[in-house]
Amino acid sequence: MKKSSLYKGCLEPILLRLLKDNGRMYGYQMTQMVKDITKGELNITEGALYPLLHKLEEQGIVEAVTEMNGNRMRKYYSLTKAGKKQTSVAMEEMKAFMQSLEFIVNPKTAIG
Amino acid sequence: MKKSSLYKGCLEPILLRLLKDNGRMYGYQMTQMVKDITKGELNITEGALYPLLHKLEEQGIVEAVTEMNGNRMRKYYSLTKAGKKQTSVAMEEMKAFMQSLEFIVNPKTAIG
DNA sequence: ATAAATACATAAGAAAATTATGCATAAATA
DNA sequence: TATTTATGCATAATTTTCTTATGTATTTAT
Repeated sequence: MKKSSLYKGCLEPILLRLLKDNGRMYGYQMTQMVKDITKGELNITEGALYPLLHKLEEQGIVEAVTEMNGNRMRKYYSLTKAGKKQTSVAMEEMKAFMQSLEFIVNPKTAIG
Repeated sequence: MKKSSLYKGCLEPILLRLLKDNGRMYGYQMTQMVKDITKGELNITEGALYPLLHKLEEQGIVEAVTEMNGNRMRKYYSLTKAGKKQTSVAMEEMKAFMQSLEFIVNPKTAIG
C-alpha cells in the first residue's frame, strides 16, 4: 500500500484466508506473507492487526497458542471450527465484492 | 452489499470511475447505477455519498451544477481537470489493490 | 389514499483503520 | 563495538469512513 487505505474493511477476510491456506500462523508472519504475496503493495499495520486478532479470538473465530522461539515469543493463531465456517461465508462475500469491483472498474472485460 | 462493509475506503475511487465513464452524473443516479452494475451487491448509502461528494467538491476534484428536472432538483457532478488527473492515480491504485486481493484470495489462478 | 421511488441534506454514532508509543531480543551493519 | 534494522508482541489516541437515523419535498405506483 502506498497511502490511501483501500483495504480498509478487507483485513478480516484477508487474515481468515491466510489461516485457511496456511494452518496456524503468528501475527508478524501474516504481515510478512501479505507483503510478499502482494509484492509490497499491502502492508498490514500492527495497530490494525493485533486488536483484530484479539477480537477474533474473543469471538471464537480463532484460537491462540503462545510458543517460545528461542527467547522470542510467538503467538500462533488458527481457525476454530466456527472460524472455518465463518471463513467460508467471508470468502463468498469477498468473491462477490471483488466481482462487483470488476464490474465497476473494468466494465467491458468483467464477466458475470 | 449484504452486511459487512468490505468496500470501506473504495467509495471515492468508485465515484471517480463512474464520473470518468459517464461524464456528469447526479448523486442518486450514482447509487442506482452502482446497484444495477453490481446486481444489487453494492448499495451506496446516502449518508456516505453526499458528504463525500461535498468533500470532493471542496477539494476541487469535482464541480457541481444544480439543475431543475420539472420541480425536482438534481445536482450534477463532473470531474475537474485536477479531478481527471486524480482519477488516473486512483485507478492505478485500484488496479494494484484488486490484483493484490486476487493474489491473496485466489493464489493459484491469479496472474501477476 | 397510501406507499414507494426520486432527490437532496445533515447529525450522531460505530467501525476500522493510522499513527505513535512502548517493551524486548536477534541480527546486521557502520 | 555501537547503532540500526528486523523480529515479535501490545495498546492508546486520533482520524477516516462508514451506518443509521432523521428531515424535507416532489412524483409515481398501488
